[in-house]
Amino acid sequence: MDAAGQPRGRRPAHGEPVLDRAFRILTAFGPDRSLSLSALSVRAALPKPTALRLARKLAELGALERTRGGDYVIGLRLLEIASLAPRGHGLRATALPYMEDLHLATGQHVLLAVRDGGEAILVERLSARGAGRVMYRVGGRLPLHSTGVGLVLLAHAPAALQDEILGQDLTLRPENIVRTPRELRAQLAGIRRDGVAVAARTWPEPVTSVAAPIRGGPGSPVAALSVVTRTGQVEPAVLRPAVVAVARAISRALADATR
Amino acid sequence: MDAAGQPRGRRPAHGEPVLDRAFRILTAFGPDRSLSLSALSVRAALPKPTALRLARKLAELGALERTRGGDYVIGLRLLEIASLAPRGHGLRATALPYMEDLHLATGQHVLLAVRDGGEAILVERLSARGAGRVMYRVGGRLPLHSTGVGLVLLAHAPAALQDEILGQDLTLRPENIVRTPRELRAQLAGIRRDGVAVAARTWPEPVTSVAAPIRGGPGSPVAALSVVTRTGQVEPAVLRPAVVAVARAISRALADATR
DNA sequence: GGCGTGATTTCATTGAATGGAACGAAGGAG
DNA sequence: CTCCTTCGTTCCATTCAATGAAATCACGCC
Repeated sequence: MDAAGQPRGRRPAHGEPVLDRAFRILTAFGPDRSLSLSALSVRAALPKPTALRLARKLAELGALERTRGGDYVIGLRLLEIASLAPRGHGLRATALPYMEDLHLATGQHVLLAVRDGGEAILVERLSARGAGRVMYRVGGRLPLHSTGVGLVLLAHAPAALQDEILGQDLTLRPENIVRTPRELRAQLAGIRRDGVAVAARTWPEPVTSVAAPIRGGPGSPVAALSVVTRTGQVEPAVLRPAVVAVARAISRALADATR
Repeated sequence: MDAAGQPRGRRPAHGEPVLDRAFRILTAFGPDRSLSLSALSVRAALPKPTALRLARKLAELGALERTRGGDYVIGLRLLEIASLAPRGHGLRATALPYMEDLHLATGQHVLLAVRDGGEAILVERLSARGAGRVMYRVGGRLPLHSTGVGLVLLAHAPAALQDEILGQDLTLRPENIVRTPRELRAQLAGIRRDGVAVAARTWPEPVTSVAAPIRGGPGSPVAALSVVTRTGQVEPAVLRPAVVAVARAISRALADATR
């Protein structure tokens, strides 16, 4: 009965490396942490059979897991691998005890971030109840030009990157506070001089952050530490010595660990 | 000059999916967190050009990064993706504040682990100074049959898995304490009855761990929480109510978060 | 039953992936 | 200085792993 038999597969390989596609699947996850196959294929811009094949393989490798309902979520194996990132959990392992000290002493949020290109990545966050809502989650990205840790990292970043950031839109969203590159440059100079950055936001809640650089040795900082508090709750001048002292303690511990 | 011209590439595709190879590169990292290309090609069992091509692509995607010296390390992008794992950082985000309470109240190590197949993965660890050395690191794997959290997870695991584990070598390394499947089964029954597991080790230091299950709703536990202390420092009976209470608080918070 | 949605399977087609060989650079020994 | 080894990199002919349109299966839902 197989009359003519139109060939099934008409269009073969599309011309894009497999790894790129696989990573598009992994990065398709965002605020919604579980995705159906259809959602995956849409968000990763892949044909459904391709998405299915890749998702299955990733699940087989442990990079993805399937929920009870058949949806896909990021798997534990990725956590296992990612925990070996020197600039991530490596740094975190050294810094965490000191961050806890700071957290306990101030009763406020404590943040640890590193720079990745033109953004910062939040490596660790200790949250305090009743100290305002933090906008960012661990593993998430923060802008360099509007957060305490971001400003510290930007202040010590290569000149080329600073120029690039300064050339972009510096408007503070969503408050719509416009700042000129000149103003920001002056602020960065102040941060380098003082060794501390103070940044305030009014949305979604009025919070103020005091941040200081962490150095892994001579040279530019490897990370930034900050305390975030509801504006008015604690005077920045009070937090400043604590943040600076703990940042230096972590720096010293890092230098010892590397040695 | 091009006399005969032996063809260059003689052996083409080997027959193994690219993703498997790429993952072998990622999982090649272990205690040594930075690897040279040659080391990578050896540890991932890949020809050098293949290892180079894959490593470069992974670096381009941010899964790997290159150090000053040209070596490869796990990149931050993986941390970013892994932080979306519901059973990893998702669970962690809810549990961390309660873990801190427990840490503060007891002054001991606090561990949070989930089961992954026949092993446990350490999702979070709060360390105390002077409370003995913890053998395991965040993201690392723990055996189910010899640790506090492992025993809790094993006690509530599917019967098939229990049988499998019980059929394996139950010798406690490196102490070389032999336990019969019968003994272990009795211990697991006790853990289910009491809602708590107490496990002691003598190496590398004499430590005792008290662990309790965390439930995300009705059904078997999603994680296990434990306090690890130097044996003799704190009586397990004292830790028990604290661990159980905090584990239940986390369970409730998880149920609320999922709702 | 008919219809829509989503997951899965099939399979002819082909370009992405492959790895032996060759090369350049760096370091060490003689 | 030369020889030798080690490591990273480039080259490129070969081919199989990857591909995706179409068909099929599995559920709900009206």
